[in-house]
Amino acid sequence: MRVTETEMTKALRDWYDRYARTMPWRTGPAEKLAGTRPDPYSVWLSEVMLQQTTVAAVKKYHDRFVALWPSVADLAAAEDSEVMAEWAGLGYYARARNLLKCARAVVADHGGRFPDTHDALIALPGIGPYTAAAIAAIAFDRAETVVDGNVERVMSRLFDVATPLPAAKPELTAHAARLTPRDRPGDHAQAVMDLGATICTPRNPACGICPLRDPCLARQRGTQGERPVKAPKKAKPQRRGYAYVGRRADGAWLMETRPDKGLLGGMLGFPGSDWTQAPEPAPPAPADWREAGEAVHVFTHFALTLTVMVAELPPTNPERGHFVAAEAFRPAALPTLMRKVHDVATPHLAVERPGAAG
DNA sequence: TACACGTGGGT
DNA sequence: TACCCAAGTGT
Repeated sequence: MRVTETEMTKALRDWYDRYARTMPWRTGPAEKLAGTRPDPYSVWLSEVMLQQTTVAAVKKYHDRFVALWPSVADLAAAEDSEVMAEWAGLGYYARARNLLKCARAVVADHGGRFPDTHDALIALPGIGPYTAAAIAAIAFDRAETVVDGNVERVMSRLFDVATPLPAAKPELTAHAARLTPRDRPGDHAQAVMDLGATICTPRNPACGICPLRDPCLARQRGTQGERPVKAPKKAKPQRRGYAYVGRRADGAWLMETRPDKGLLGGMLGFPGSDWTQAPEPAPPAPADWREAGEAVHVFTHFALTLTVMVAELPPTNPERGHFVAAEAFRPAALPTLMRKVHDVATPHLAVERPGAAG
């Protein structure tokens, strides 16, 4: 018995109606029944945060952003540094810079309302093919085909596609497009992604309880563990460098706002070397610098070990960076690498906390 | 097309 | 432990 595309789509939708995950940016059953669409601002925020990022990590950040900035106009009016500080720890900081650009473009060019078409959405900063389709489908219920890593995996198994990614992408997109219904395309998009996240997982997929187990070609052929096929990864180079953590007698920290381009762009950090060959660089201020330890961190494409130098600094202006008052300094506003540097340095710094007795 | 771009959790 | 991976985008 052949299972048609329409039947696959229906099986998936029925499954989603029973097992859809609850998310802060999704509407609940009662709102859905009343025909309420999700807030495009909330959907956009979640989709940008979800780019290469787990749902568990995103929930906290999404809710915090919505609480601080309830509308796209509020976000557009925010200080860059505040938004970057709130994004700290989530990674891929270009997303935060583009988030602000996008918010300001929505206010300046679209009257503060998100456009509801794929073409208008993809023209905005930080919105690519996936996110444009996702917002159009989820927020505006347009019949767009959403293709993320989940969809690629589900399609590669459902149709047993042996072509390696990323070359297989057009083929997988075509399969996904044929399954996209005119009715409730937003729910369909989220259904495929939920299926990929909870049933059709990368390892040990739960084929026994999958709504698509009958038509799934990989399941029939036993190849589900080999799908999708991916290009081999490259080895990670090891890099080294230095970071300088200096404090003034009043507790102020010597910090540097990193340039917008490049790694950790736009984020607050400690001055240091570039992370290439790493001869010990000139310190950012003259002082009695001493070694406190090492901070180890692994990025997507290289591993980094920073030698952490510490010193108490004179009140004179530094050659690099600027002082951040102790009261304004929050380790949580730093990218994770810099928070590790901070944690290595702190026990070695003999600066009294402002206001501390003695 | 290929690479730069973060981070934390799972196995 | 070491590797894999997550609702990708920009260049």
